[in-house]
Amino acid sequence: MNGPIQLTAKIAKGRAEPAPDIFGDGSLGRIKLEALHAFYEHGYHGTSVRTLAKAAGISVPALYHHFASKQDILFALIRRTMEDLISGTERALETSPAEPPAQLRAIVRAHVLFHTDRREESFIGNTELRAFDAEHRQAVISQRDHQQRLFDSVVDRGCDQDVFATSHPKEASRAVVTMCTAVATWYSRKGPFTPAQIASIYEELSLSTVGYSA
Amino acid sequence: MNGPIQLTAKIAKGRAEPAPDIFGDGSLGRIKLEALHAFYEHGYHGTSVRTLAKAAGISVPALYHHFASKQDILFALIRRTMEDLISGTERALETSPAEPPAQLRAIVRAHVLFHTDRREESFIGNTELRAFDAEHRQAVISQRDHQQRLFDSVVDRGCDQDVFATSHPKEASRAVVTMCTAVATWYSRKGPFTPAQIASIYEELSLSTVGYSA
Amino acid sequence: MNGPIQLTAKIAKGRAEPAPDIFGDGSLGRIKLEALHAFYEHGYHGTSVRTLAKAAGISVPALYHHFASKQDILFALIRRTMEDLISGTERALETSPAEPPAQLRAIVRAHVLFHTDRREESFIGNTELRAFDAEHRQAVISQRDHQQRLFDSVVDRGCDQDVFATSHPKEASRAVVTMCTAVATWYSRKGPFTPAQIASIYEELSLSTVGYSA
Amino acid sequence: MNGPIQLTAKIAKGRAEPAPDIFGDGSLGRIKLEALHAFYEHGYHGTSVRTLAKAAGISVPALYHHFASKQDILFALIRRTMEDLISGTERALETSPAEPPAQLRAIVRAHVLFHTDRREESFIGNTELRAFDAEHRQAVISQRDHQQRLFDSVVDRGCDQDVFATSHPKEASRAVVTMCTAVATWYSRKGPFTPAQIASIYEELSLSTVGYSA
DNA sequence: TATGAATGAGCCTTCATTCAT
DNA sequence: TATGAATGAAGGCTCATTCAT
Repeated sequence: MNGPIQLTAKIAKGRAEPAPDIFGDGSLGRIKLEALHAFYEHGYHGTSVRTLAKAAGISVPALYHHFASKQDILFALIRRTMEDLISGTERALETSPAEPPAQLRAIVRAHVLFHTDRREESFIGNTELRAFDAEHRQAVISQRDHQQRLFDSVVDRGCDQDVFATSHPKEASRAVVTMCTAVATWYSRKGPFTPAQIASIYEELSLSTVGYSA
Repeated sequence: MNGPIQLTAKIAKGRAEPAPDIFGDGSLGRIKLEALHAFYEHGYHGTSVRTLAKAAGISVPALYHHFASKQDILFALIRRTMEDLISGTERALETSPAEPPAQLRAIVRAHVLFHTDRREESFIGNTELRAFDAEHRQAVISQRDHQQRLFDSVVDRGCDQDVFATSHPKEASRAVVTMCTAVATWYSRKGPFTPAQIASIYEELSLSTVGYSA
Repeated sequence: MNGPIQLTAKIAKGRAEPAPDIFGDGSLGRIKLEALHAFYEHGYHGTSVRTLAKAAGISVPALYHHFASKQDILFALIRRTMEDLISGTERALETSPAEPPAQLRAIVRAHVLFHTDRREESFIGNTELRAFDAEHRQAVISQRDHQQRLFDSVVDRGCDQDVFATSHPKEASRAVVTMCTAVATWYSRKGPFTPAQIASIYEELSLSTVGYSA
Repeated sequence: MNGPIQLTAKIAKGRAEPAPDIFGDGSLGRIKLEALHAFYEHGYHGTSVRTLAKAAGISVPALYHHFASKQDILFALIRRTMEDLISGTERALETSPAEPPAQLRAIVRAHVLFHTDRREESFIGNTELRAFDAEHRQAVISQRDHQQRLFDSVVDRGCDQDVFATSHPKEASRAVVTMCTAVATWYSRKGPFTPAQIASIYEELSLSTVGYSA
């Protein structure tokens, strides 16, 4: 439904984003990594391109060699975040038992762990959408909707099968996603819970929210 | 515990904000109202003082006559929002039956209605905290914590009385607050639900989340 | 020769400067006094009218009630300073023996004591002339020339009478005035010399400079 | 004692001032040259960065590419002026006979010629110190003290050798420096004396001031 | 008389972006 | 490939001054 988003070219006026992934682990490149921290800390408009370049240890023109614009960096960052979130959720669905409660547990767990693991990205993805022009904003919203639908279909199936008792499946599903997403706003590595513990708690809370009685 | 926050003077260097409330309903003055829209639309750093002044129909120096700084406007806005949220929640507690389920329904309802009614303020309050210096940020966080504690105490009492079954009262309480707060991010006047309907739905969802079985 | 300078009206567009001398001792009014300190500390352009008003304990419009403009304050200040300097020098001439050495001692003493006593005014008078328009600048320069001529005539008479041996009376006279004026730039109440001691030293130095041998 | 002053880096945050010296004579670059004229004419606070940039024929950001701040321009200007004054004075000492009268003549001559040649710089150096923060002000004052000590030591030696008769060597030395410095405030290319003539006159005046009888 | 409120112009500085080298 | 240098536009804020009350 939401095929690969390919808007970069629109902004980039021809130059792709070839910044090699300098980490072996498949994570963000240096520029995006520093942009992530800076955007999280000071916001998109509160971060200057100079600051970004300095943080990444390169010159400003060098930065523009990798990204066509400041907005392009943000977009690459958020798009990738959403891609990872979605693919993680889909993988959770594929690798868990087919019963709705198990499936809900799986995607809640994935969702929560993603938001403790990558809380900065999550925060940016939810607050800096307005920095985009209409087209890019829509692209991200589509990804977000896609993620929501993954939850919706699980809750819907649970209701169809009468294992979830809520009378408002759509709203319950949204409530579940938002409460899990909000974990990113308060989670701290300092505790009192580990990500795994939080994930377990939210599995229970989510099942309660959709009206599942063990 | 959280006495009236009085930081304005700190920033304002003596000048209060005496702009007469031009609305009969006791709501925001013109400057804060326009600032609200602009901050919501483009973010704090994405909004210039010139833009703000123009939107409010005054000159830039006139704006500085009422507020000591751009940050001061944001602070006045958010502080007031939090004050209203808290006082609304407290009023809900006072005017509802003492049983935890009724109390939870009441504050969820108040919380949700506040966030449909004042979604822009809510959004700003959750995303622009980083624009503050440490002192002002802390002041807002204190208010937010206060609001959270109002929920916590209801949920705690419900658990003590064994009407709420959740094994994680603190987390359930937070989940309830965040799911209700998130309403501000998706609610639309265009439907499909009215604020009152949404409030009713969230009463149910919240009771489910804390493990209450009718 | 230099009659009373009456330029105020030019700037003042009709309003005179009626600020009553609130000190019994004939010194500066509050506004000019604070302006003196501020101009000395931060310069004319480095001092704002707001700052001035606040320092004087009045509102900005009240300040404009007493002075037609910021420049007017500076002018009133400097004009008066020069008037006092000149009248003090003239009084010194009148009350001292007619012989050139005694007369030179007298005016050097008066000049030095003035510049230790009123060092701030002196400094401003020598550095903020450029803040004036041509007319006011010329008015002050005329006063300064007048003061210089008082010295010139004493030195000239001393040379005519062969008690001063310098072959460059004009330059010697100027050197005397400037070295005495410069006292204002380094004199400190903390010592090591009292104003009276400095005056005595400069009497000797001045006599040396014009080639007087006891 | 006064090692090379190296404060620029403090202000400049890393950017040196590499603007090539566009004059063959090793003098000021374009920006500092125009700043010199403007500061002399209207004062530091009376000169805007825009004015400076326009006078130098560049854009405002280009100006900030060479100097970290407006204050930095002033500092670079004054520091260099003092360096040249000091080195000129030291060269005069080295290339003149060792006898105090000859040495005093040499440094007075150098000092006077410097102040006729570079009267604008001299004036600024004496009037705009208050535009600096404490650190930079102290740096300039140290240079000024150094220059004063060069004169002091000559006068002191003259007194020790009984060729200078003044009973106040320190004050005489200061008087000499200030009268020579003041030349910058009245010297005019239009005459009546050439710089060389003035220098000769001040050699005589200075020797008189310290009590030297040919 | 005195002042709260206002303003056009301007302040110093930084923005995102480009280009010659 | 990489960067020193540049720029038009804009940033937040303050200026000297005025006026209605």
